[in-house]
Amino acid sequence: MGRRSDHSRAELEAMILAEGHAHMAQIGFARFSAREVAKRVGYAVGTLYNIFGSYDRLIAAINTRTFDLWAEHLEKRLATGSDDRIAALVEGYFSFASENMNLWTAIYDHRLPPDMPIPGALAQRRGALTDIVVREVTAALPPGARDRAPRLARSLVATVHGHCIFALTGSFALLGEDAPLDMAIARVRESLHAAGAA
Amino acid sequence: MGRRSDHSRAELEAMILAEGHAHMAQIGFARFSAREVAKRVGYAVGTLYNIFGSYDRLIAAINTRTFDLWAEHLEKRLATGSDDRIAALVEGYFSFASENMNLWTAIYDHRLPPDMPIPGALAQRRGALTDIVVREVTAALPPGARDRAPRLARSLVATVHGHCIFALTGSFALLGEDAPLDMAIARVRESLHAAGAA
DNA sequence: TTGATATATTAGACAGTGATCAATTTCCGT
DNA sequence: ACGGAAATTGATCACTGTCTAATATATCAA
Repeated sequence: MGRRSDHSRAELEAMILAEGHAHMAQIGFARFSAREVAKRVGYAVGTLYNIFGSYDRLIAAINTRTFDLWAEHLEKRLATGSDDRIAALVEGYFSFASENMNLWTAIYDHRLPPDMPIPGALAQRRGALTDIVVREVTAALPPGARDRAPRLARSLVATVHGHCIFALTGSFALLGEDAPLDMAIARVRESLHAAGAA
Repeated sequence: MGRRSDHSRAELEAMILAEGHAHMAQIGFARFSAREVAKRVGYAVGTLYNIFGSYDRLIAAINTRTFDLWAEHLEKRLATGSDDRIAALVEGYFSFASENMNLWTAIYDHRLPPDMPIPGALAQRRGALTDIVVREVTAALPPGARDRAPRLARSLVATVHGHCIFALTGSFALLGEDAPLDMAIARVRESLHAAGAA
């Protein structure tokens, strides 16, 4: 076979990404299969490799798409007009993760080989999520403390992440914790308060 | 072949666990191979299955051993007589993880199938780590607040965990954070202070 | 229109994986 | 000494990611 031109390169990339994302949502990172995605798209595996270069880059692309959806999810929650934007943020973090468990955990299950850094374009899209948090944390702090917002925001993302992953993978349940979200919000409040927030 | 009695069942289990643990440390969760472990031990794969029952249970056993070492590591750090036991604890969490990256990440990379809960004996050994933290948090709180220690301790473990995993997998580096340990300690201090600690 | 070149696409092969099973060998109690 | 039970094995199955050689198609020059 040769160039079929049933689909342009861009179309193919979009199809593979869409099917790959759906497959990841269905089956999860551990059982994800590039061959299965190829089958669903109707092309041979080699075509995936031709377009994405490697398994790792395909997964990285899929996960970056998940970041996009996640950021979108957060903005929607914030837009509902809650008076407590920080709580809405933490709740949005948790709800996206639990509503899209396979997709969300895949983000952290996947590790690129140490010699292969994530492509800049993907890294930038992923950064959008942190940007949202930085923006909200900045707004929550008093004017004099706002220069500390970026570092604090990143740290609070880590705090919430820890609670979220323990909640989803059962660590908390095993330890008898039944309200991980409340705990996460409490920790975030304490740190914001220590930084001068009301 | 049949019963070789080169080794007793207990000896075999110990050998497989030792080699499995070493292999995990070397190669990491993603490339771990039960067959490779079998080869190193000098038995067929079936023997591993005979003893551990499934791949998942072998991994669970290996990871539980890592928990044992981790708890031991924490106690050692605490025993050095630092005046700031909380900082020593967080530092011990981080240093074990970074000195045993493959082993440590394997703990969180592995997920048992939802229908198969972790065996009680293993869960108990894993709990020892949390017990240490609960003990130290209790000691750090004023007498009147000590009943809140267990929940707070679990939550602080999650906080530190989030920082640790972001540090090790490069999320923090990507966002420009260069002192994740300091951040983690700061967050923990804030929460302890909010709970009434000095 | 033809022919040559470059590219896309594929099937197939390779070296692995976890899982399972029947066959075999050894052990243990009688 | 013997029979039943348990352990160990090699073989097999259905997969996986990765790579390569062959081939079919498109593109462009003459």
